[in-house]
Amino acid sequence: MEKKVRVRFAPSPTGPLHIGGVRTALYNYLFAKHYNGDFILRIEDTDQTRLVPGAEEFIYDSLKWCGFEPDESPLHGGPYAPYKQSDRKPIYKTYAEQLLNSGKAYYAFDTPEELENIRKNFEAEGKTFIYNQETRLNLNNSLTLSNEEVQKKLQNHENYVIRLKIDGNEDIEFQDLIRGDVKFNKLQVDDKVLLKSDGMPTYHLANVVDDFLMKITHVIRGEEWLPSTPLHILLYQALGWEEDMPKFSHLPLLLKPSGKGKLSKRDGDQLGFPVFPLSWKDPKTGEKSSGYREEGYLPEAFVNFLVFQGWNPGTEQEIFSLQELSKIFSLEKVHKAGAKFDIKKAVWFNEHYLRCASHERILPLLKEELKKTDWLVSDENLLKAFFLMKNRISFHKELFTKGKFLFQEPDHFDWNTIEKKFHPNILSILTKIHDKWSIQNEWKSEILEIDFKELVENFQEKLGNVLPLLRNALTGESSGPNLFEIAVFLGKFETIKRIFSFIETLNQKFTYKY
RNA sequence: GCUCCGUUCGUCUAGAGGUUAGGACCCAAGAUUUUCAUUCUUGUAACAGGGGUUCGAUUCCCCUACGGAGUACCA
Repeated sequence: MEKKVRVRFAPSPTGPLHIGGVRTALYNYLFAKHYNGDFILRIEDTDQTRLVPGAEEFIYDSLKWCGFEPDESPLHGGPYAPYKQSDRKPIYKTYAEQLLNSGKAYYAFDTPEELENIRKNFEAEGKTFIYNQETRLNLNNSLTLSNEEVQKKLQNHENYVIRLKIDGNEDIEFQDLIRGDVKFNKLQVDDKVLLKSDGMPTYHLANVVDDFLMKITHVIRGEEWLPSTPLHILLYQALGWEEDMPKFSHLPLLLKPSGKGKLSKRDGDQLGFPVFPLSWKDPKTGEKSSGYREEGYLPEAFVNFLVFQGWNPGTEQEIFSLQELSKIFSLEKVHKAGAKFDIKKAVWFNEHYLRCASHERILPLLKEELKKTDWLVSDENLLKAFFLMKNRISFHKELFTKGKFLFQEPDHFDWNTIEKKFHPNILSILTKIHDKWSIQNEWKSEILEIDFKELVENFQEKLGNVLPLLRNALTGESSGPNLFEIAVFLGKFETIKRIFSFIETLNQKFTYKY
């Protein structure tokens, strides 16, 4: 029987989860769901010095917003709990000792400063220092020290790390589900630190141990891990878990729009688009970064956009729900090369989802935005306003900026256009329409349109000369949604009021000229 | 430097020896629209370069160039 597919997303809470991480989570989620498998969230907080308060929360909130609920996580629990590596500390030590006892690992007492010095010296000679079978015999470790010396150091509580002992010069080959055959030579793999001097494991040990214990079948992670995969394989072998080794897949990176380097946290708002799913305030510096959610992206648009950065279905369909994606997602369709990030497509996706949004979908979001204003608008009117504006906005919150005139009298006019079109005749037409509409009891857009067109015809004016003025009266703009529908939305009282005050304004501005 | 990975329109990508190299975004033009937007139609635009292999290479191999990643007691 095939093993049940189990994948994990294993971020470390050293800062806000960024968009590349979200995509990794997305691909993991889709892969798991495609095979009816489990999607596990594991928090990799083994570097106690880099923990950032709030970062872990941020991960939960981000996944939730995107709609990738983990089957198991520190929050959800699960059969292999705990899911936070700092809570698993003793486990790693056991396995590190197992390796020590079987001669597959050794103690090393070199201090970070000593190693740094050696690295510098090597660099000065144009060489790279690697702590491996070629150099370790000149260093301070249990392979070079006598047993008594080692015991003494341990008893004195001298700082030590445990390193994996790698011997031989064979190639380590493996099948990457995205990249195909990949091989590295053992000589290039260094005797990596497994257990740090603070007793915490490094990523490599913790990762392998947890993936094994949590019965992970597929490791889907960023390309930055490709070079350390041979080390992980060696670790599986050293621990005797080769049979249960997961399959590896390395995702292409998300690159800066310039293509120079991977999209990083620092790019943030400098480039004019968010790199985080949610907004984030740095607890140390207080620096704020924008998020897709706060910018007004709908999560379904964000996810749909993101899935295409490095993957495609092989068909020409582009609009997919998360559920549809999980049906058709496959790792073979993941591109190998990094994708330069282009926000324009994301905006397009948002516009698309906005235009298709149902009342139920959009109303809560609109109400949330409405709270930021001091306008009182009924749900019904909010929706009416949205449907009036939705074809000309990219984000729902723009309803309250680009469609401001729907909720309050215009606070500005497009004088450029007004001055071009203005003519005393037009003032008369505006006055007439004001009078006519004042006694119009059937307040429907078709009727209002007929009223207006008749008047314009009587004056032998062109529609295009008068309409922009009337539009300015109602909206302060020279273009926008159907004007008569706007009038209906505003209601008779408000419409007439705005026309009246616009006539006053025009009178004040132009009387001296004529 | 060394190791590994990669390279199709400006961008995201389809393509898995024989295609007028397809789609989407962007941009431009036209139609519709009182305007703007939407929608529809059309257009511009790509196989990094050089060698092989082959009757035939975007597709397979090699080299070069370019790009990326890794090279920590960080993940």
